[in-house]
Amino acid sequence: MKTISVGGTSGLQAATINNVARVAGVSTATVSRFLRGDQVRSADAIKAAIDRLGYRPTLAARSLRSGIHYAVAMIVPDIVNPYFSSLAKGVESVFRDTPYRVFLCNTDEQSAVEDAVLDEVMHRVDGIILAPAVEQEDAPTHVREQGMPIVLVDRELSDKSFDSVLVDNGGGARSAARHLCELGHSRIAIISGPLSNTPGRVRYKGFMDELNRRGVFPPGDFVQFSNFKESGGQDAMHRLMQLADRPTAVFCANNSMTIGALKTLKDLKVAIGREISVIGFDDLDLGPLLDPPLTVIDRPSEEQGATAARLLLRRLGGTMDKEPEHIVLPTRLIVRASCVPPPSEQHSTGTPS
Amino acid sequence: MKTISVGGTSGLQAATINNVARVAGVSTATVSRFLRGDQVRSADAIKAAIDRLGYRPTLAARSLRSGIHYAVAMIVPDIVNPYFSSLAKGVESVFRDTPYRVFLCNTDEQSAVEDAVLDEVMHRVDGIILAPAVEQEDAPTHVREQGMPIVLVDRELSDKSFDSVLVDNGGGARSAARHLCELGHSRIAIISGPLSNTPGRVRYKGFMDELNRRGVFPPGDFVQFSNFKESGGQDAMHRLMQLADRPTAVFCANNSMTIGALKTLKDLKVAIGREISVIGFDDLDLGPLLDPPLTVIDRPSEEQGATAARLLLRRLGGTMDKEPEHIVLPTRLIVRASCVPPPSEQHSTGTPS
DNA sequence: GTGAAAGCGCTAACAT
DNA sequence: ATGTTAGCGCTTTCAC
Repeated sequence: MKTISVGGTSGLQAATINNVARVAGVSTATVSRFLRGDQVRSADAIKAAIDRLGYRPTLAARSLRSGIHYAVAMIVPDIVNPYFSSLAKGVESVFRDTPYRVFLCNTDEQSAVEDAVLDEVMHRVDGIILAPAVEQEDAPTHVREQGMPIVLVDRELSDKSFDSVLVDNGGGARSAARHLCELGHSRIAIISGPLSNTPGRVRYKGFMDELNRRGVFPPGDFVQFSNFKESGGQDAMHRLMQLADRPTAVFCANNSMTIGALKTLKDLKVAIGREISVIGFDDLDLGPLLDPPLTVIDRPSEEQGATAARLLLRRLGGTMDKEPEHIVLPTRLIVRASCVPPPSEQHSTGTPS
Repeated sequence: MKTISVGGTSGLQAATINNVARVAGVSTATVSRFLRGDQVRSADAIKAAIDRLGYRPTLAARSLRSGIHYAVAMIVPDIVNPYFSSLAKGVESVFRDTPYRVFLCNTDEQSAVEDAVLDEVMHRVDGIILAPAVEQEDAPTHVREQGMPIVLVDRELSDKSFDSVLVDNGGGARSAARHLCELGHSRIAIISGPLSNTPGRVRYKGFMDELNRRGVFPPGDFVQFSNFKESGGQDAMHRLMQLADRPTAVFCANNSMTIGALKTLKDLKVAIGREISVIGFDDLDLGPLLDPPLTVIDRPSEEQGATAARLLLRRLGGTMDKEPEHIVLPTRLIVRASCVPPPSEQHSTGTPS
């Protein structure tokens, strides 16, 4: 009868199912059944024994037997980006009420790290929520072949067999374009993300489509492709401001680039609102505090995380054969004051108020 | 000879140490030794077998044998707060190069959640990095009694037997006070956090001490205690602005309250810089973009996380008996433009430039 | 409804 | 340097 010194009323036995069984005067099988929720005659005695020993099932033993880890991984490119930390919060909050715990994996936007993490974590989790750093198709497919449930977030892959939770990037970008046009702008520029990934591509396309639909066709100079990073936004805005004919309005396709763009504008002492209108994709927590407050397309990131978590939970519940779900959450235009009608000069193509 | 359908060149055996041993023509013990790094004659054969089977040790089995989980938990009050997400990034980056993975646990500032999480997670991790939501002493002590290594971050407890990584809150607050005094302010207010926790108490004390040392004694009205939250900062600043004799400078003791305070100022159309100087504790990522750019006390949050992770790693390496370390990282005054000399009227107590 | 016993994959004696 | 074996704590047949 092995004992262990646990801070209780007295020297207690080690908290194993065996000892619980012994104390309750039944077999381990019965305790196991009780734990699983089966009907058991000696339920009371078992309950008492569990309490007395402070018994908690040993996860490792369970895992070894069952192959279930009661853990999931959330893989994000940059946890410091408010979008991803909100996402993380949503994910975490859903799993808090389940036996699953969440590994946080930060890839620093490096797909090599992502691959390594994916490979490592595959062997110790039951499912993965993945916000891919780069959209290479191979890795996740490879992982899922092993039967690992994956929910894609933020970015999708051509392989539609994964569950995914996206936001309506196209709609958001279109409403940004619409807003600018309706204010009377026609010299409209975009600082776009890379076309190689979903948000970059879809936002670009949505924005341009809506512009074109309204008869606005930005010159090549007005279309700046960048990398979704602050420095990229900074550079792109620089290029825009060096143009002989500057745009009167700029759409920045994500939060980091928006920050960079705003920094450039500040450096160059270009007055937002008066000289140039700016609209960003993703709200900034200090957006309302900027001068002028920033008009943005907002997306429900925390809800997105929670939704992804629920989707994954469904798979973990054993529903591996169900059709993949592709959920798209709506975005929302938040009108503040950084977008105003263009300074009255040449412009007429749009729909002036 | 059980087989499993893994996407390889052919039907492969299950990736267990047993099969590796069989393929290599040795015993499992030898493989185990090889895995541990022991000198082994048949190293090459084993290596080959491992490759061929795509063998990876089953963590659950290892855990069951060894009691090691190769997991740690990072418990934070609010992952969306940039301070904590930076912290998380630092922690994660250190553990990435180790066999340990990091559970992210968000407590939403609720100590009940924290207790529950601590209790749950205790049974499945080897160590904990804890940024306590509230400084109740019981929980962690209780946990550590079980022999669980804990590293405290951001807040300390009276029980000094835990490792901890703090920043020099007192020094930071003092340098804020000094900065304000040196600019010539004497009507100085503080929006303080609760005195019930370390950062709240130490920042308050540091700030007031330095003020007093310089002959500045703010009236009671100028000392607003709040809750470290945005809404709290907002309310506190409201109270300050309702005063007949307003302060000419305000110190906000953390990032969230600073944001709230700035919102109030914006609502009330109080011109920062001209009418009132503001200095915050914690940098804001958009701080430089505000108008005027915000002067702040910055602290190295990512480094703090990394340091905590290294401390924990040391304990995990088996050094449970070593003396606890209490590391204090320096803060840094970042002078931007939100603090300027007071509007020229009554003031003389300070040390005008 | 219950118990006995096998075995998940691994490591650490213990022997050789 | 290597093999044999017991056993970590749990779940699950299989018999009763």
